[in-house]
Amino acid sequence: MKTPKRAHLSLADSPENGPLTGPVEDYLKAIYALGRGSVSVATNDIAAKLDLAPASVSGMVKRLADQGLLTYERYRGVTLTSVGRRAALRTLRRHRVIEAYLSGALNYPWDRVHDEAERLEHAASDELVDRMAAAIGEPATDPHGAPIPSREGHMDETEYLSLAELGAGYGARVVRVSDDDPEMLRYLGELEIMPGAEVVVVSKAPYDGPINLRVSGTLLSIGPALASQVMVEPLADMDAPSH
Amino acid sequence: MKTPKRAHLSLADSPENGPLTGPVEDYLKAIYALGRGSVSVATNDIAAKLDLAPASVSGMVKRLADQGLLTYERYRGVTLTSVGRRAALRTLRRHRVIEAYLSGALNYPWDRVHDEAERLEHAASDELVDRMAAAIGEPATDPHGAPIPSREGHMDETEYLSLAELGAGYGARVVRVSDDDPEMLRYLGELEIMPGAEVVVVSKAPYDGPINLRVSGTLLSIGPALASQVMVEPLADMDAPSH
DNA sequence: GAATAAAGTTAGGCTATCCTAACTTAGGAT
DNA sequence: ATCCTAAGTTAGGATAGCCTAACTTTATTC
Repeated sequence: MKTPKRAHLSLADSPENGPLTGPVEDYLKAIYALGRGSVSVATNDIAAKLDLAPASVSGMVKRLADQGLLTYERYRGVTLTSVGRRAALRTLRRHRVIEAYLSGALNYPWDRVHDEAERLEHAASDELVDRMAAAIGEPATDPHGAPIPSREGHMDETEYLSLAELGAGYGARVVRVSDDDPEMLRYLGELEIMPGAEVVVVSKAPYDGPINLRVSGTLLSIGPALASQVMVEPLADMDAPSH
Repeated sequence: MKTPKRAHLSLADSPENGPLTGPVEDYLKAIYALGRGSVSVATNDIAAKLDLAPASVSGMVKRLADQGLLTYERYRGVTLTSVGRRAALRTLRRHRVIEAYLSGALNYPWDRVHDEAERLEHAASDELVDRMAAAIGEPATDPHGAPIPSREGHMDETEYLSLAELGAGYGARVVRVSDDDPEMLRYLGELEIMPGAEVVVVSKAPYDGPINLRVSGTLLSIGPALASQVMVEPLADMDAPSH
């Protein structure tokens, strides 16, 4: 009589205690984003991320702890349990699949998929999300380059360098850009700085000055604040400093 | 200085007072469905339709009246205002476009589109709904044959005969079936009784007995309860009684 | 036209989520 | 070690929806 072990447990069967509400999913998603899943997260940071009063967060995390979604120690922050992490990844998967679908199947511009997905992620069934993913060929990332968790709850957590950290003279491929500022996305789009693009850092002005880039043949210059929102993968030397 | 009159006012610009909540949209939709838009509707009927306690409805309709979405006279029922009607039609459009899209673009079986749409209709933006409609060629009806309100708020309100009312010997084309019972839809699907199908009433047993039909060559028999859920358009005599 | 059943309402409560204002704790600087 | 600030908490309150139980109105029936 061995304890039955599930071979594959899908993200879909997380909610033992009924489905989670929209706000709860938002909290878990925010906590996951802030703590990369296992680090302890400050309640004030959650409040800032969700644009709520800190007091509201104190109240909510208590309830989430009671539901077993996270552990909470007063004045010490919050950590997701494995149940909470699964729920967060499930929401993340929905969000990113929806973004990818809107972009890939319905021609949504990449600066508008985020807000739409933000609402749909709480309403779409697992079946719908799976059908969407299948319809666009099970993409590995969303339109901003963020990895889509698998149905089983795995997600590539590779950390990348930001464009701001890349040394002058180095070439890199853009893998991901931050997705929550439509204005910025539109600007990056104009500059053709998007996942897959190759960039070369031509030079960097000191004291947080502008960074000069070459993107698909064009020279342009961006500030370090923007550059830090662009994650890149350095290219094997092909364009490394020449002396 | 003439008062500016909007030539086309789209369903999209109804919510003057911010977007409506999910429950509010559900109430308006239910009231519209029960009152065909202008007739007075009993609060208990709303309660039954939404599966709520009658007392809850009394409370809610008061708030909806305050918001100008309907008029309410105690003990006398409720009537949508034009603002309320527009909001209801907007939700109806969303619901039916989503159903049509799920069926047409994502291969959803017709017995499962309703529940999914029921949740998505509150979360989808107008832009999304319009893109979905465009993607499947601006269909006039949802998968169950229900007419889709136009972006401007017009909807075909033709009333049809039900299959139960059709006399023996008459032929008809199915235009629409009731959409909220998945079980029933699956059964109707098996029988190939779906919008577009041609049926002939071969005979009807008296005292609410079974109705014998010919559908695409096959003979079958259904009860009057089921037949009353199938709306048809009689065909020009081609199969009328022969004597 | 009075009795009653059916329909509908009010009263009082509950939960989830949010807020502001006032208080407490933790942790670094003196 | 003490003090202060930033971080975080509790207290108290609001709103939207929902419920049950008890009451009132309308409409029907004799």
